[in-house]
Amino acid sequence: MKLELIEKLLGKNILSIEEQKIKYPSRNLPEGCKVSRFAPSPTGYVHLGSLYQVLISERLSHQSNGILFLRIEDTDQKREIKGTAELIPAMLKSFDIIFDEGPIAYACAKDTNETCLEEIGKYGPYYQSQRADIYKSFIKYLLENDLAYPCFCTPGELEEQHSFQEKNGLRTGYYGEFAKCRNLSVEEIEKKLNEGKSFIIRFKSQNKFEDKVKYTDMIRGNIEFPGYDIDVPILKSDNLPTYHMAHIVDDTLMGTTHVIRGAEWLSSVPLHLQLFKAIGQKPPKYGHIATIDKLENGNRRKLSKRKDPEANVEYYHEQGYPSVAVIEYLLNIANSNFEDWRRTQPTTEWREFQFSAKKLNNSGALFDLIKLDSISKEIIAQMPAKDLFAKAFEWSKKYDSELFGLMKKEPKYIEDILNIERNIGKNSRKDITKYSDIKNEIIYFFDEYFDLKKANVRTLLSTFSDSDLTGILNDYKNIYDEKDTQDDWWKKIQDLSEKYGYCANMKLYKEAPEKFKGNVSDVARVFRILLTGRDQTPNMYLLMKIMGKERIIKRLSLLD
RNA sequence: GACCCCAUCGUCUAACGGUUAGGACAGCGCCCUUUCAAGGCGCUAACACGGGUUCGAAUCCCGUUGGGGUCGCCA
Repeated sequence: MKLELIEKLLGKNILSIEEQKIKYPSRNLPEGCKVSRFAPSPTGYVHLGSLYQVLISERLSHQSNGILFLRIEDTDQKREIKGTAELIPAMLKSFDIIFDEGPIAYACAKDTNETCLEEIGKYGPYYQSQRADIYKSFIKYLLENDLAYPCFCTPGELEEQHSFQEKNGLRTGYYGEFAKCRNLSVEEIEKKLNEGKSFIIRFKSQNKFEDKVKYTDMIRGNIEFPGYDIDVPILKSDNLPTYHMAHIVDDTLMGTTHVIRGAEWLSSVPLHLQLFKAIGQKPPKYGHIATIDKLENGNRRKLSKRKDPEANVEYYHEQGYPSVAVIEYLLNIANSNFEDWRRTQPTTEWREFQFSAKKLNNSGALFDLIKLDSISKEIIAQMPAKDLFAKAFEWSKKYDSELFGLMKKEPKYIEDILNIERNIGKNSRKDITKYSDIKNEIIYFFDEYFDLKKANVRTLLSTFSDSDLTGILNDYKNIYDEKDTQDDWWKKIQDLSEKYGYCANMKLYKEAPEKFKGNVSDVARVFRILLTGRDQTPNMYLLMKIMGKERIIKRLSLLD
């Protein structure tokens, strides 16, 4: 096609591909460095599947000392939800996914929380809507080389053709005899243009359906498709490119070597390969990952933005999961040997794990909240109390004002509580799955929330006679000593038990329970109930040390 | 409908022609234990089906079934 006509279609002063390539020179990274990207369209929140995808890209690129960049695919202005693109980098940062390039909110200073929407990187703009001229360079090239053409078919006509094809059992799409504008003469094109008709640009496919397209996926291996003979739109009537065009142009100029994307793109591979060939560029390697599914009525389906709150990654923040728990869960789905590694390396950072694209499974995983819980519990159990406190503090600031108030008022007290049976290796307590569980674990330590009723206590401890109960309590108030070791402390409770006819030795008791009023466990329970209002608590000795004698005496005096 | 992908315990998966089909989560049981939470030990539980190929198949091939995806001026 002649330049004059091309300019009528695309406008004047369009740079050539060569000129664009001078502006965006190749990266010249050392051998083996992978360049990957996350390229979401700004249509709302970040999906768990997106996090999974970007995590894999992140590992592949950074593990190879390569580059991970963010690109916003905002070529569909109808679907775009304004303002959501800007949320993406911060949300991913909250999961410790750090981009090297792109419109990155924390660009100014990686280690602060300051936001700054400036772009970093020499391959921008990183918003596709700002790259219209760049795409035109490539479309111009295609038009020049008879690999693209304007199409004046109206949406109505296309719809009609589509239903005709369906009715007659034909493949749907703009191909072969159905590609009506494919062979328009220059005169016809000019005539329609002069009439002011709206048009799009279509790629002129060089394939035949009978052809075989072979390609090797990073994850799925060899795949063979029939030839892709449909003349797809590459430039829409709003002058923005379609995904397909934008993809091949951007990933060419931005030097992407590895594309990780959802399996829904698998069937577009023949098209993309063809487009790369048409512009004379080498395609990147593709890895098509499976979706994260959910079971509904016995069938699998993708985690859905609408129906499933857990599809939104923000959900995990709200619930109080450590973000690293979510990452490790996803890592586990991606490379199931991760958990074996984790067992041998309980405290090493997840990035140290040797990630492998080959181990990615190509069937979809069912999302398993229970497994996430288990991972999360393990991670929280490994945190020093100080760190747990700090994380929970940040969490509560945003999601639980009551807890936040307490943490602010008595940080040391709460940290001590959190430290009960912590840092004792694999035997550490594992009763906190997420930060939101903490309130329940600490609340009874605070007098303002501790509201035990006399009558309730009597009911809970109904096996004790009133005189025994008051006797035990009064005695204990006199003998409790904060300086006691755990053994001393236990000995006192045993002695007290004996004094009131409760067996101090469990074995002995089990042999002949009828000889006693009860056992030491019953007596310990008296203190547990009075001091905590609960039947189940962590280690009472440690708990009491933290409560302090004054508070203990006060609580033990409830029945006075 | 056409094309493509997928198929091992309830779940995530290991196995790369020869294993009593392994692990983790969940479940169950026992032990430990002043209550929990843990921890220790153990148990239940899977190769979708049918044909081949082979001395030998979860593994390779073909088919069936089931599930998923794609077939837009959406990405």
